[in-house]
Amino acid sequence: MVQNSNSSSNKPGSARVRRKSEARRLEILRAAARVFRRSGVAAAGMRDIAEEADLSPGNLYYYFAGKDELLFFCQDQTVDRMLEAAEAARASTLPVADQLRAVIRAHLHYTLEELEGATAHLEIDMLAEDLRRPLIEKRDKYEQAVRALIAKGIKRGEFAPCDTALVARAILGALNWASRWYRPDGKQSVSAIAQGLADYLVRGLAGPPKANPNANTAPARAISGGQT
Amino acid sequence: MVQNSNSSSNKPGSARVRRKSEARRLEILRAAARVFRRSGVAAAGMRDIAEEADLSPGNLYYYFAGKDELLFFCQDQTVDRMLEAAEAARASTLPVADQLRAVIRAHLHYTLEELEGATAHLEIDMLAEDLRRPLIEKRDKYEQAVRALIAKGIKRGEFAPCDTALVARAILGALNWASRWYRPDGKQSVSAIAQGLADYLVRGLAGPPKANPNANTAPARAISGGQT
Amino acid sequence: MVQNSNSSSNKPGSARVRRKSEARRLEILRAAARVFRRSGVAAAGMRDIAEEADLSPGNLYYYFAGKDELLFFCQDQTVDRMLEAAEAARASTLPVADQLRAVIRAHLHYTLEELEGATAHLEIDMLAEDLRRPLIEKRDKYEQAVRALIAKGIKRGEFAPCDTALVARAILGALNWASRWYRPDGKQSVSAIAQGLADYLVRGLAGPPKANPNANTAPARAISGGQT
Amino acid sequence: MVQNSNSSSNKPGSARVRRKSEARRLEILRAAARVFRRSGVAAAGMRDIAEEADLSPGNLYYYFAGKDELLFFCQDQTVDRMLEAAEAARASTLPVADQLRAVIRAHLHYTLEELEGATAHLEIDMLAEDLRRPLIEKRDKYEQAVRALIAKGIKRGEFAPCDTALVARAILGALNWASRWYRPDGKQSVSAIAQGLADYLVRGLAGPPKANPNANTAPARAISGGQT
DNA sequence: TATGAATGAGATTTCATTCAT
DNA sequence: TATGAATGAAATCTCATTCAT
Repeated sequence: MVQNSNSSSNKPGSARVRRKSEARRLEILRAAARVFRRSGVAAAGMRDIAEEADLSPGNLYYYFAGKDELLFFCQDQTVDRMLEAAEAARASTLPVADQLRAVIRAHLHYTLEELEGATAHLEIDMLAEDLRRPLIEKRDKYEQAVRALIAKGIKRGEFAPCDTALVARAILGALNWASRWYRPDGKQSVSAIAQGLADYLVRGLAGPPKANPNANTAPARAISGGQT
Repeated sequence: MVQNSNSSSNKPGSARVRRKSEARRLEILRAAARVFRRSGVAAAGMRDIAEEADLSPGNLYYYFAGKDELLFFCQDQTVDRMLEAAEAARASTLPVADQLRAVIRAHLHYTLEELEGATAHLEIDMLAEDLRRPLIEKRDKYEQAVRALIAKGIKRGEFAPCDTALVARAILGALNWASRWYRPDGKQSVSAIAQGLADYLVRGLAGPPKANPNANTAPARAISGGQT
Repeated sequence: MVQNSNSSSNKPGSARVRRKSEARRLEILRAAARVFRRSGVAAAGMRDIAEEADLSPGNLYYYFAGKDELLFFCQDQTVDRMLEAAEAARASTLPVADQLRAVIRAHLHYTLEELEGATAHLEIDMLAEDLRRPLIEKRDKYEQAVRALIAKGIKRGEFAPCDTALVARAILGALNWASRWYRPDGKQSVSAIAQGLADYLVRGLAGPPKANPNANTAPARAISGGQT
Repeated sequence: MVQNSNSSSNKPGSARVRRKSEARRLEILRAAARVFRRSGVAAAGMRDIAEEADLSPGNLYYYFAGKDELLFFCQDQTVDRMLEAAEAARASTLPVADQLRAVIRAHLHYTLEELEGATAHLEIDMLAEDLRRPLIEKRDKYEQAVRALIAKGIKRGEFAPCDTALVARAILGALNWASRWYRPDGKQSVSAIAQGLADYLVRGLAGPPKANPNANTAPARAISGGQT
């Protein structure tokens, strides 16, 4: 009389199966991120991604709703990781310079390394409003965190006064641009690059506090049009 | 009115026509650059450019062979100007820090300002090999010039030793990224931005000459895969 | 438990299995009909049908050869029932008006009610020739039966003379269109609707026998291009 | 010195050109309507429409934004014409039976004849919300107009009491279904068909006022889910 | 029997480019 | 020189169907 065999094993998502499927999704995200990094988001075609992930173009849509969703997940994961790193830095008790160095290292790690979803981030313009908005918010939050870090360093006297908004953007630009020239088979490891950039970018903040008439240390305000 | 009134004075060869034609080409280049900057190269359509230049899509092809050529001229002009600026700096007798500041200011000026051909530059990947190669060469030459400037500063004792390749790329990244967040109707003028970025980016080079074991001051070599 | 316990009792040939399988087929047909009715044949996807029938898309193909076959069985059952109803009416001894009312009621019942296979019927165009032809034949036969009923009423003097082909199509159109506006959760029951439509549609046939010069009471001929 | 040659003749729409383009749009609408009628809206492909209109698929998009827009214009024109006919009938001083006959004739004329945009109308479900809503409103308005006509006939004693909503739907169903069986090369002209249907459908309303317990002559209310 | 995954054909749509005038 | 119109290739996406297990 066991007619209704709803014994939880014939629904499309038993535990083992869902795990396998989830693994495939991550593989695909990694592949997509590789293609995005390699060709740029706009030039990356679904065909390219499918080929990189070793499946047919149509089959991509079994796992993701479309290019938008693929790009969104890539970006979202990356920004989430960066936000975590920024928060961890903020909570630490090290000198602010070290906090900032940690954020820089994390940024490059997440941007350049072969993690699932890691994209030369923030090519967001092609996304539909629904998906773009939350990413922009997170991105702005991250930029604010970097600005706050710089402001904290100034307040503590570790850094010289400066236009925190401008400098934060300079730092983020230097970091984001790295994905344009970095080659995985190059001479320098990501760690070495991170070390070098952190040294240079932090050194520009420190030094003997010298009066700067243009300095703007006002509390950071979100500038939504900005691009990290 | 009676100038050059030969039989066929409006064939593409006559002097006046050539002059008018050349002027129209520049207008179109300016329009194209605006669209490239506004939407990104990949998202910019020939229709958009035609509309911005106030002519029909078909007519664009009378002046330019295609999108590639338009993009090429935009980029080429920009890089030429930057190379000039770099050369002028090199030839100057000012302190190296000032030379570098001048290059930075010129870079932002040519990148952000409303000049014909100025594009949020270096979206070169979509170009065919023929057109891409010379641009890459010029771009590398420019990057080398910046590295050489830094190396000169180090040799003269003005700058602390550092990995010149890495730092040059950091600087260029910070500058190029500016076209992503700069808004013509924003609060800061291009000059103010240039001033602020130059201050920060040069300050990271100077400072008390401190021994840096990782420093790499080997003579600059072109790395063709790199992207300025 | 020990019924038919031969060696291989779950091979598709055993009696019990065949019975179970047949039941499953009917469930699926009902589900398919629901989806066809709800979304229209063209918009109904195999995935939708599978979900409605609570099995996987792939498994549908164990029971049916494809969408064509599903649609064919739905339509075929419905038309068969209607033909039966038309035959039963013809064989009855009631007044022709009542015979026609019975056919109308049956038509709506089979079209709107939750019977297996009942589809907002006659979206046949997408079927392959092999399957379409027999359906068209049955459909034409049904249309002929309705025309014959009207003609009988005229011959007996119950109905006024009229163009039987045209009127039959008007009646069938009014009935078939009902599946477009009928909502199962609406105010009127199918029976009430059937009653109301039967009243109206039959009343248009009866009335004082008035001479109609355009009347066409020629023996009904099948018009194969017609759609009931 | 006539530099700014904005003499209104080089903009994409000079009078002559716009007229030519507009003519092409109408041709395409007619072609689309033919295909919609022939194959049903869902089965009609842009390829089919393009072929019928004798241009390449891509070129369709020079004239219309997509399938939705094509369908919308077809439907919209048709419903507009029908609404006009209904209004004209309402305003007339003829007997209500004649008013209704005029509406019926117009309906068939606009549905079956080779007018630009005339579609076997009201396959609206595939349209996006933006375009669907206004059509549904117009459609409901038309249905209300027919119901009002019937109610007026009842009030004046011309028609027997009946469920106006149900009867209006029966009439519209009979009319709409005609596009399924009508063949332009058939024996009967559209006028003849219209005459025959009008006769039958109106005759069912008239007759000696006979008490009908189910009668519903309440003022017509819009039933938005309904489908004319 | 049943499933998740895969596929290939085809649909709509976009767009740089060309053509006739 | 300039235009509206046309085209063909490619992009994204859908979906009935099949396959391995």
